[in-house]
Amino acid sequence: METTREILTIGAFAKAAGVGVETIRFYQRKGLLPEPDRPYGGIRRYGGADVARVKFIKSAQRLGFSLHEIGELLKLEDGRHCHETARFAARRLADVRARLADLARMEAVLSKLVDECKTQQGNVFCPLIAALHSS
Amino acid sequence: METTREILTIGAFAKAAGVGVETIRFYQRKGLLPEPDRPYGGIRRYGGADVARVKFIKSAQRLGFSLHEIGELLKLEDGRHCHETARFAARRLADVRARLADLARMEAVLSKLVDECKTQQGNVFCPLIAALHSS
DNA sequence: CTTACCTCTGTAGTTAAGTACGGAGTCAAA
DNA sequence: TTTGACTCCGTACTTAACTACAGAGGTAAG
Repeated sequence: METTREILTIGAFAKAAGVGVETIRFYQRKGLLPEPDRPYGGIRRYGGADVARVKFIKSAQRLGFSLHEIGELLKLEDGRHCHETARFAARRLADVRARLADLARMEAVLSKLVDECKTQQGNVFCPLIAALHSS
Repeated sequence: METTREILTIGAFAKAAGVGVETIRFYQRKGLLPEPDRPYGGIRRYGGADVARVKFIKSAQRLGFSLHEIGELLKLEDGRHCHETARFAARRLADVRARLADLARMEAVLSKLVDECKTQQGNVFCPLIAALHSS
């Protein structure tokens, strides 16, 4: 993970991170991204670390963390709060596991039913809804 | 799944389904619940089938379906669209599997790191953030 | 029959996570 | 030096899924 110097304008930064310009500003307002200094003139520059940070936010989001939670995580980022970070992560781990179980159940139900439906062509009764009802 | 007759007022219904009264009304407006007839006077009554329906909505929601998608599913509920329902479910199954993979990765990362953090008490470096960055 | 609590409709407010826009200023190329 | 694209800031709009509330009417216990 090499640290490119601050060379990107907000537009290029947003593109590199795979989000819109407005999303960057939104994250800045929310304190998820630091407001960078601007080297005279008014236009801010961003670097590789910023891109990584946004990508981190996005992957954490895909994993079900809210922006608020991601903010908590990022606040601990200086590396000086390992214990605290770990406790936070442990709490989230429980969530993740619960959700994992739910999804696994869902997976089973869906795949079984897609199958049954396929093989029951013409049958008036569709087992999908019934099965979901009992989940 | 026994079909209790329509005896519940909206308050009792909501409580039985584990949601608020306003949520029931909201679902009715959204077409997720049928607006029940009212036996003269104006006060509607609900039964066990309604409770089941709301519980179904809630569990589908926990599994990541949006209310809109749940609506689609419920529209097919008459059992006459098995093929269609199955195709819909198959599409969702792909989603579910992707999310499952994400979560599994997250589970691995988190549990490993919670562990590492625990055993590295006092170390200045916290591996959690670093690892999340590379996920 | 009164009182307290419920239900009715309809409208409005809330939170999360953006997304859009107006009216500036800035910068780099022609 | 002018043009066109980009950036700045602030405010306002959007969508999903509720949640709250006002003001009216129904219902059941005492």
